[in-house]
Amino acid sequence: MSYSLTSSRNQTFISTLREKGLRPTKQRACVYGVILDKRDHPTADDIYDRVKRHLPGTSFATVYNCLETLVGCGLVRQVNMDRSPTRYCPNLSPHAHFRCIQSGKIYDVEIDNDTLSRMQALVPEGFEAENLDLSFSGTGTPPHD
Amino acid sequence: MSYSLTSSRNQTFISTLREKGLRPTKQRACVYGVILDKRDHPTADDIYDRVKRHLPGTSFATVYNCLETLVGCGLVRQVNMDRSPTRYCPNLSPHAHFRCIQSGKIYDVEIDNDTLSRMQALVPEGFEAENLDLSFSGTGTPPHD
DNA sequence: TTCAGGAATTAGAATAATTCCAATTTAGCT
DNA sequence: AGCTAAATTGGAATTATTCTAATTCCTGAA
Repeated sequence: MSYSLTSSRNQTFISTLREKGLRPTKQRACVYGVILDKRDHPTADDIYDRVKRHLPGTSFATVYNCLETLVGCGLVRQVNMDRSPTRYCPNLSPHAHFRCIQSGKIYDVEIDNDTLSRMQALVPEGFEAENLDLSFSGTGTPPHD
Repeated sequence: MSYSLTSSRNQTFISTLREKGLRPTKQRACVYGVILDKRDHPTADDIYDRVKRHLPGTSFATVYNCLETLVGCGLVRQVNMDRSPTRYCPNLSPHAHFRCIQSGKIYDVEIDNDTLSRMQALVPEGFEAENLDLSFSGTGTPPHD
């Protein structure tokens, strides 16, 4: 019983891949789906476990391949904090990450446009930034936890 | 012929370690020294090579141990960008990093106090950030290169 | 100054995340 | 249906880093 994306997700998924001349395979759809379903910054390992429940034959290599493809298309974002395993995030708006040292959990932190443009302005003359990453680590839990 | 720190560096080095009840060994001094001598964001590997020239018997484990100690004391900073090997930086002032995708070089980018406090203000209620990391990647070379 | 005991270092094995590889399967076109 | 390039697969390989157990080195007390 293979994974199905909701039709709106499926539209985005298919058209984004097609634009780049890539094939919307069931493995890619599934990887994309499990990240969107549970917006919890999973690792490749977590994603592998979830994907296996839908497509048992899936290999680790495929999960990594799919993730690379999805990141390349801009459908998901990569989150690297220190040396810990890469995590994946479906929130595409400009945001920072906060990692709780105690629980290991990662939270999205909104960045307002003003602060964002100030940060971008730090980049010196002659450099062109394609990417900006802001992350915090410390302690704390949100009220709704 | 073991490595010698200049006397001002040596003072900082010895007193910082002593404050934490740690021993200022020749390996630690050497690791600290080679990072300060060539402020180029070396990896543990680079540092290992340089340290070996002064103290040929040094092992990899020692380099890692020393780096951990120095980072723990606040004498050097760790720089992690994406999944690439950890780099070490003797610049202790608040600053961001820019990595050139083409050359792989890392440059320090100053952060003014105003922008710094704005970034800190992003951290939501209930969270306490101990660390802030800002990094950019893209293309460009500074004029003096 | 010597000696005990903890701290630091060492070589090499182990681990963890990720990437590579060569063989097979699949999707999309004709 | 059949062709071809793209995607997937399992397993081996790689890379950075950490662990381990044995040895060596400081440092402070006697």
